[in-house]
Formats: sequence, structure tokens, C-alpha cells
Amino acid sequence: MDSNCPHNTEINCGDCRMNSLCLPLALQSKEISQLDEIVQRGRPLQKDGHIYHAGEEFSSVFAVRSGSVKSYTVTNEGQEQVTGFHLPGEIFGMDGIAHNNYTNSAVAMETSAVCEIPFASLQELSIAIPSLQRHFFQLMSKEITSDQNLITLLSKNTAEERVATLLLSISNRNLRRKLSAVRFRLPMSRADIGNYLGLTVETVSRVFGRFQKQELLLVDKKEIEILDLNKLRELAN
Amino acid sequence: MDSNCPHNTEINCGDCRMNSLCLPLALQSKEISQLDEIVQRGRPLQKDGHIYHAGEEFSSVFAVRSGSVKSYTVTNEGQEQVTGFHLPGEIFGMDGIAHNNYTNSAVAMETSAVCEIPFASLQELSIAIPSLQRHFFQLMSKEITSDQNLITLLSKNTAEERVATLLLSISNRNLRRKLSAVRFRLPMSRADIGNYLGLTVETVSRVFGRFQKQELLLVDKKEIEILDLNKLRELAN
DNA sequence: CCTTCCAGATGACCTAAATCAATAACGCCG
DNA sequence: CGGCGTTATTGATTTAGGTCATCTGGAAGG
Repeated sequence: MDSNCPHNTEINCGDCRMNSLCLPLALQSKEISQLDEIVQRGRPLQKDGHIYHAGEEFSSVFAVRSGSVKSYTVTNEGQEQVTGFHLPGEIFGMDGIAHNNYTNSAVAMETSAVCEIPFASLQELSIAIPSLQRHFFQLMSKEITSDQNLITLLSKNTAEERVATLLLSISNRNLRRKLSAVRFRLPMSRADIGNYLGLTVETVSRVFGRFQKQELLLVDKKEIEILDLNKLRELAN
Repeated sequence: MDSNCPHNTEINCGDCRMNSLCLPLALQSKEISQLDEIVQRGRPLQKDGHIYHAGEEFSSVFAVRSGSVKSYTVTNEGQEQVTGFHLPGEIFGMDGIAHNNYTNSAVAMETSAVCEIPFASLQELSIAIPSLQRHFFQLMSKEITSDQNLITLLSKNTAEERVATLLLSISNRNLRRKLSAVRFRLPMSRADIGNYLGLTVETVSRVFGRFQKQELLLVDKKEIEILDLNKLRELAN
């Protein structure tokens, strides 16, 4: 298999382009290979393929290697609530630790590959490698703060502010991956955006329309070009 | 000091009435005393006394021993966002782990006492006591799922559903502490409730009014009596 | 005891976003 | 290549909850 193929599942953690994002920086190469042994690579997924469903027994956390994944829960009235979008290098599945069952479902939004990290092994390894334990505490804490940011967004901000904030979040995460911060393809549908931001599809569509009229954005279906990053930041506040 | 005083700071973890809530169940008594050594008791607080401020260097997580605490952040426009209410036996401060700084501020809503658990010591002890590591992973994961529940509440539910859900949450947490599930005192103001639920004070007040008219509740200032728990559950869904 | 203050309640009015409805533009598959 | 189901856009109308303004009552403090 060509090691340049984005969905290649053969490479190990030490060589993975994403390792600066999902692993602790301070890891020794010996420690990386210990981690490498527990990580199960090779889970290529089609669009709409599930990684796990809510309610299933928790066993692993996952890292996105390529493509993109969304997490969602289903309310008791049966409506979907998108709780997060996961881009390459990001970890998801940590909601399952609390009760030994995943509370979210996770699904690929496009052709993707994920790495599976069995949690029992990770816990053991964390005892041998304290910086790994620390790293996972930090990852979970980051998830908490980003969820709390979303809470604030939902409870205090207008439709325009919410959309602007999401665009900037994706822009920043692309930058971290050495991709363009101003030109990118949204992996998710308008419906997913609206769902995540507590808005209807129509409102999302209208906000995109207004942003184009104000020459903040150039939108062509899922392709986005940010024309005025500063103005957008101002709007998002 | 009288060991029956609710704000007594002398008792150790082994004897604390709350230990079934904040400690892992499986802990040996020898392990409890190890934990006891790192826990700093004796932080009695007045109403409005801060435990920490957003931005301060992270050092410890905290457990509520008596009284009640709220966490909040301040948006860049200067408005407060309440992110959580903490009742006796509950742990808070875990948002600080990610970046070594607290992202929330924590303040006593009434006369309270908290236990301080220095995080560095906790991490070390977690290596010696794997069930403690597991317990903390679980606590953080619970925080994630409860934040995600709030996200869903804010993005999908009406004012009445939000208020009903909060009342039931407090009711359940009281039950866990062997207190009445139907008669209790709200430790927080209407403004805090509204802020937490993404509503204005007026709306919260009107919802309480409507609930009383429907004979679901009896409200006397902060004293609440739930008259029809099932109906309230139905409403909250 | 009176005054001040602040939390809470209630009413009148307004607005942002939801809902409903129609249309357009696209993959996708036979 | 043509038809069809999904996804997105755009417009008209409605509504839940916000805003503003007023009022009440209890607690604090002199």
C-alpha cells in the first residue's frame, strides 16, 4: 500500500503525520513503540459508516487519521443532537468512560480512517508512562472546556455569531494541521451545522447568504473561502 | 469542634458522610488514608467567597463538603455564563487541567466548606492506586456527558422543559444524598438559574408561575415543593 | 421604626429565529 | 441521458422568549 495514500492504515504512530496532534510531545521513541503496540490501526470507513453506536459497551477511544467524524446523541423524543465534529489528529469516544457505555454514536461524514486505542491497555500504559496519563487527563479536560464553550455559544450568542464561531474553529483546526485557514471544504451538511449550533437549516443557509452579501465569505456548496478573517473574528467575538 | 456541625473541617475522608459520593467505592482503608494525607480540608467559605478565579494557575480539584458552589466563565463581552452548580459530594475544578489554568471561576453560593485535592499528588497516587486513576477518568467523563446533556437541553428544549430538567436534576442529586427529592431549598438565585439555562430572569419567573398554576410545584422564594413528580418528569422528557 | 435596596413577579410590546412552503441544484443509479 | 431523491436556497408568516417598565415584599442597616 502506498504510504502517501491518506487512508493508508499501515503506518505506525511514530511515522504518522498526525502524531504531534494526538500524542504527548514529550514521549520517548521507546514509549511511542509501546503505545504503537496497543493502537489498532486499519479501520477504513465509508461515508455514514458507524464507529460505535450509543449504548454499546465502551472499550476504546479513537483518533481520526483521515476524513472526518461526527458524534451525536439521540434525545428521548428521537431527535438527533450533534455534539461534536472530529478532524484528523483529534480524539473522540471519551464520553464512554463514565458508565462503560458510549453515550454518543460516532459516524464518518466522508471516507475516513480511524485508529482504535483500547482503553484498558491505555490505562495500564498510563501507569508506566506518567506523561501519557497526564496527556489523557488534559485531553478530557479540553473536551470539557470546549463543551463549555459551546454551552456559552448556545446560551448567549446569535445565529450569526454561532456560525462565525464554527467557521473560525474549523479554520483554526485546519491551521494546526498545516492546511489553509481561509480556504477549505466543510465536511458536514448544513443540517449538521444547524443541529450542532442549535439552529435550523434555513437559518444556517440565510446566515451564509448574508455573510456572502457582506463579502465576508465565498461559499460554493461545501467549499468555503474566508475573505475577511478579521471581520469574521470580530463578529464571532 | 463539634463533629456534627455541617461545616466542620476536622473529619477525615474515611469518616466523611460524603465519601460514598466522591471516592471510588472499591478503595481499601489503607488507600483511603493515603488519599486522606493529600486532601487539604478546612476551607470554610462565606457566601460569594471565591475558591478560584478564571485564569489562575491550576493546582487542585475540589470537593464540596457542605453548602453549594457555582462555576462560571466570563465571555469576552464581559457577561457571565454559569457552567455548573456543585452540591455536597460533587467534584469541580477539572476544567483547569487542560491548560494549567482554571477556565472557570468558582464561588460559594452560601456558607460552604470544600476539600482541596492537589492534582499533582493525585496523579502520583493514581499511579499507585489504579482504581483511583480509573475513578478520575470516570469523573471527568461524567462531566463531559453532563455538559453534553446541557448542550442538548439548550439547543432543543423550551423554557419549561429546561426549568423542569434542572429541578429534576437537583431533586435527584438530593436523593443521592439521602435528602428529600420533593422538598428542598434552591441554593441559587433566579438569575443564576436563567443564566445556566440560557433564559432571562423574567422567563424563569414566569415558568415557576405557570408550574404553580398547574399545581406541579409549590414555590416560596427559594423553597420548592414538587407536588407532581411524574408530570414534571413528563414535561422534562 | 423608617428607609433603602435588591430579588422576584407581572404586564405590554418587540424581535430573532422557527415554521411552513415553494423552488432550485445537485449527485446517483438504472 | 433522464428521472428522482436528497440538500440547499429563498420568501412569507408565526411565535417563544427577550426587552423594557412597573410593582411588591422582605432583609439589612442606621
